[in-house]
This record gives sequence, C-alpha cells and structure tokens, in this order.
Amino acid sequence: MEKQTVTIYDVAREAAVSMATVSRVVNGNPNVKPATRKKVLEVIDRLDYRPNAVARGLASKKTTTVGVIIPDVTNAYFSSLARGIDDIAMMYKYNIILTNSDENGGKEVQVLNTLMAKQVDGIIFMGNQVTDELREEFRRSKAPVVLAGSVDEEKVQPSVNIDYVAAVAEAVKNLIDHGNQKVAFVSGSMDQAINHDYRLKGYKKALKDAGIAYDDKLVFETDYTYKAGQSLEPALSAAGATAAFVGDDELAAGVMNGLTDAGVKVPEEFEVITSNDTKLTELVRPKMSSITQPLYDIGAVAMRLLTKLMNSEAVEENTVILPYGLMKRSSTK
Amino acid sequence: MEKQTVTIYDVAREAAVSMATVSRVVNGNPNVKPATRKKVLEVIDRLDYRPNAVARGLASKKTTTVGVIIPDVTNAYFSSLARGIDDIAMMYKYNIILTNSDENGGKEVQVLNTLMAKQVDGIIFMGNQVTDELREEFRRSKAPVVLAGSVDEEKVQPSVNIDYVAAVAEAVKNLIDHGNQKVAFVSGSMDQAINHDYRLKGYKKALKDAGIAYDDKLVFETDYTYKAGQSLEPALSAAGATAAFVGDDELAAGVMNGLTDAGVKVPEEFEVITSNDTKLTELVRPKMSSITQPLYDIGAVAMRLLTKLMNSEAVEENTVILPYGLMKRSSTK
DNA sequence: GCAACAACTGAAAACGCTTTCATATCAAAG
DNA sequence: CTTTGATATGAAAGCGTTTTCAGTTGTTGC
Repeated sequence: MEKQTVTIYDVAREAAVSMATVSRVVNGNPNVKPATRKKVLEVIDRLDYRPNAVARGLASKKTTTVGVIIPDVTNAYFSSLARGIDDIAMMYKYNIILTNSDENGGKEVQVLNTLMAKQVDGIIFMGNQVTDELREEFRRSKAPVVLAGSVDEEKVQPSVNIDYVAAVAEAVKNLIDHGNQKVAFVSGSMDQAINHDYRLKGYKKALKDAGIAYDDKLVFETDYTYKAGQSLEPALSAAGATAAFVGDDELAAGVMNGLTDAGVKVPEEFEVITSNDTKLTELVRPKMSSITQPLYDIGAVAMRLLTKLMNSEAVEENTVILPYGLMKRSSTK
Repeated sequence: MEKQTVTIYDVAREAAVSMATVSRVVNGNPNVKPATRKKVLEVIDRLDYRPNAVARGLASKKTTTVGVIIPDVTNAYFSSLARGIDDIAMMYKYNIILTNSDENGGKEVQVLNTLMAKQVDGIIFMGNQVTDELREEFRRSKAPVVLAGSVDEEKVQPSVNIDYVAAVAEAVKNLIDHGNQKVAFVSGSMDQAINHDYRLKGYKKALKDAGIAYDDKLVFETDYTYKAGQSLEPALSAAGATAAFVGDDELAAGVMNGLTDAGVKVPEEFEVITSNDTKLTELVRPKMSSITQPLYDIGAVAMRLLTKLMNSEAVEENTVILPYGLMKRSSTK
C-alpha cells in the first residue's frame, strides 16, 4: 500500500476538463467559468490534490524559494536578520533555504553554487567579507543577490545596512565627551570591510573631530566571541584605555565581564559601548549601551527588496540605509 | 543577451554521447569507460554545465532538501539545534528549508503542507506541542518526520531528546539538598507536553523523594521571555520561594535579574537553576547553573536519524535519549 | 439571423533530468 | 574463431506542471 500521489491529470480526468483548466483554477487564473471552477475545486478537494512544487518549478522556472547565506544561525545579530527575512518571505509566499557559511570563503562559494543549482529565485547574503570570487559568483548568478547587514567595498550589489561610519563616530564621540581620551576600538578581523572600511573610519573621524591623535595601540583585532572579549582585559588596561567601542555584542559582553571580573568598575572606571543592540545587551549587568540597529527590519527590507528584484520591478534605490540610534544603558556614564 | 542555460543535452551533443551517459558521469555511476568519462568531464567544464536540481528532483523524486520547522530562529535553544541539523545535513548533501512557526498550530500545519508540496525528502520538527492535527499531517506525510528537542505524548514519531523527567528531578533535588523547602517551578505554558508531562513530573518526583508536599502555589506558568521572568519577582517572593527551577534560559535570566534588581541576592537568598545551558548562562552575572543538554548534538543526531529514515535504512531505536548533565555555576550555592 | 468579439477550454509541447531496457562492444574462455 | 558474460552505451519514456496557440462557445448589436 504505497502512498499514491494524485496528479493534475487525475483531477482533470475526474472533473472532465483538461489539465490546462485545472492548472488555471489552481493558479487563480480568472479565465475560467465559475461553474467549471467550482467543479474542479470540488474534485481537488475530494481527491485531496496537492500540486507538486517541483514539477511546477521545472515548468515555470520559478521555485518560490530564496537562498539565505548566514555566517551562523546561532549568532544573535544574524539570526535576528534571518527572522525578518523569513517573515517577509513567508508574506510573499517564498520559502527560505538557510545555510551556515562560517564566513568561510570556500564554503560560501560552494553553498552559493548549490543554491543556484536548486534554482532559487533570489539570494540573500550575510557575511562580513565579499571576496572577489564571491563577487564573481554573484555576477554570474541569474538570481538577484542582496546583501543584508553586510557591506561590499565595490558597492555594486543591492544591500541593506545602516550608516556604520556615522553610527560609530557618534558612539565614540559620546565616549570622548564623557572625558575619555583613550578610547579603544575592539573589533573582529580588519580584513572585513565593515571593520576597516566603515567602523574604523567612524572611529577615526570621531577622534579627529575631537582633536585626538589616532593611536593604533588602541585598536584591538580579535574574534567575535565571548571568550575573546573576556581575555582582553589585561591588554586593554595596559594600553591605558578607559573606554571601548566594541563591534559585536557577544564580544562586548566578554569585554565587560572580563573587566568586571578583574575588578575594573563599569562604567565608573571604564565605559563600553557595543554595536548590535541584540537582546543580549539587556541581559548582562550592567546593561550595555549600544548603537541601535533595526535588526529585524534590515532583514525584512532586504527580503522586500529582493522580491522586487525577482519580480523585475523598478527599484528606486539599490543601496538602502536604515536609521540607527544610540541607546544609552548602564555601561556608559 | 539573456543568460543561456546549458543543459545535459548540450553536453551530450558536444561530447558526442547520449544524455544517459552524461547523467551517469554526473552522478558518479561507475559504468562509464574512463576515456568517455574524461571526455564528458572536459565538455562539462568547458561549457560550465551545472545540473538543474529541480529537473533532477522531478525525475528522481528526490530533492535532497529537508524541511525544518523551528519556533523561532532567534531563540538560542532552538538555533543551537538548528546549527547541528544544518551541519549534518550539509555533510550528507542535504539542504535545509527553514521556517519559523512561532509555535502557532495553524502556521505549523500550513508550513508543513508547503514543505510537503516542495517534496522535501524529510522533515525535522521542533516545537513544544504536537497537536492532533499536526500528528495527522505527520502521518499522511510520505516524508519521514523526526522531532528534535521536542516531545510528543503519543510517542509515535521518531525523536531525539534528553530524559527531561530525570534531569529536572536531579536539578530540583539539588536545590532541595541545599536546604530549600520551597522551590518554585517556573515554565512556559502547561499545555505543552514537555512542561506538564515531563518537567513537572520530574519536579514532583524530587519533591516526593524529599518528602515535601506539592504545592501548586509554587508553580508559575508564564511566557518564555526575558520580560516575563523579570516581572516575576514579587510573585516569587510572595509565595515564599527561596529557589526556582526555570524551564528556559532567557526566562531564567529575567527571573534572576528581576530578583537582583529587587535586592534579592542570588544565590545567597535565592537560588535558580535553568534548563538549556545556552551561551546565555555564561553571560549573565551570576552565571547560571543549568541542566546541560547537548544542544548541537540533539540537532545533529536528529538529522542523522532522518538521513537513515530517508534512506529506508534499518534503525535500531526511533526514540533516542541523549545524556544530560548538571552544570553548577554561580546561581546556586 | 449573422457578424464580430469576448470569454473559455483543450491539445500538446516544453521544462531538464533519471532510469529502464535493449543493444553494442569487448575480453576471456573454449 | 565462436561463445559468453560482463561492461558500456543509447533511445526513449517518463516525472507533474505550465503555457502557447488554436479552437469552441456564448453575447451583443444590427
């Protein structure tokens, strides 16, 4: 007793119409006489017919699924974007093929290829680095690609972000205004455009505006992990820093807890401000001040933009910049 | 200049062989003469041929993609499982269609249906409640379904979990052993099997073993959110509880911070132990003691089990129980 | 009662691959 | 040489839809 699949052909036969007509009613094509539609619908219901999306995809060349490349679902920043992406996708009847890339270039390219092989209608890429190879793959892709919460120096791919330079500058200015002369800049790899080309630029700008000389001893390049942050305390103190801008929340939590554990009082003796405003900022004590980003919206807007691209609709602006903010909590004075 | 897709037919023509042969080399079928294989491979390379997975899926009735239903990617517990799932899936050449259900029964059923329409080869379901309707859908599905980190009272679906009853009992016993006579039980909805049928059972068992009477005034049913936990303090104090077992880490963090903010010292005056051992437990201060679960492995094992099921391999045990532990950190004495 | 046009409907050709079945080739054995 | 069993290969039938194009039916206006 194998499970029997009922096809459009069965429905056509039972309803005494052609497959074309069944297809029309299934797809809501208006050119069907109401009586016919009703008859077909009844048969569909009776036979419990479910259209086969794969066959549909082959025939129509549309799969109503989009690929999403994410560094790690486990990361609060990216998973928040992913949530926004999925909600909007669902709203537009798309499904998401989600794959973790670990920001590993090779894996990214490979994943991209399997997504394209699966004929996804579009792709959303999240990741801190767009290599030449990746860029080349994007170009050859017939499916539109949009970057979410991720920048590319070449600025050719559609993308959704905030103004990192301004945001970081403002955050650092805030720290400086509190009297900190030595503000540390803590981030992930400087190979990543978002760090070297945006955040660092904002940092330098704030310094310059305040007439403070840039000192690369205050720049700390590390991993985006809690542990990495936690073990940064000695170095931070040694450099004489009294405040820090940190490029990732988990990392920031580590920095802060490391400081606290070493007996350094936050924010009295050391202020820290972080970047992503994930839930985490509220969980730690003191609560962390942060640049605020509309995380969910970045994902949502990216997906919405992608729907337009997939639909070949006119798009006013390929590069959308969402507003950021600064949320002062208790890790700053 | 439309992008031209090169098909298996093009390759066959260029290589002067049949489509069948090309298909064979693409699929690694050994019945191809080395010389022929080489020739075909060269053409594939020259034309940059990429097999169309949709067509392949239609012809072979296998899509090498599995559906994953998750309450919310943003939730650390579930996203950890998801990571395990994806890694193993990738290892076995499967892709993941990920959809958020918000534990909403209607949405779950709908999502399940679109997954089935997309002809996924298998499904992994995460969610705290398996309704009759859902169970019915699972049954009619021709794709195998396995539950990950989720229980079903009927115990018919293959699943991967830990022994919640024993784990909770042990955790609560620990609290009782520290002298706490009034241990609160804080969890999400009691409609969820994992709460009423497992955790609560473990809680009662520990109580009984210690000769303490069960008091439903100490059972707090709430949402799995940080905020919900935070606002629980007055009630907890009013009930005279001096310790709590909490069913979710984020909720627990809320409970703990709420307590601390109200001036209650953790763990001196109130101990709390949580359930999922996500990263979060290490980020908050004091660090939270927790039942430890092999989160990643639950996902990984579930996916591995699914691959066997999809492959119709014999499976020794459909219900796998992974080991748990108890990690004492600083929220307990 | 008929032309003209709109509204419906059906036949059949794709879509790009896998797979079965038959045929062809080839080396070893007799 | 022929036979024989493997080993290689190709022809063609699906897989379950969508979509084009032609044809049929039904209305409306004169």
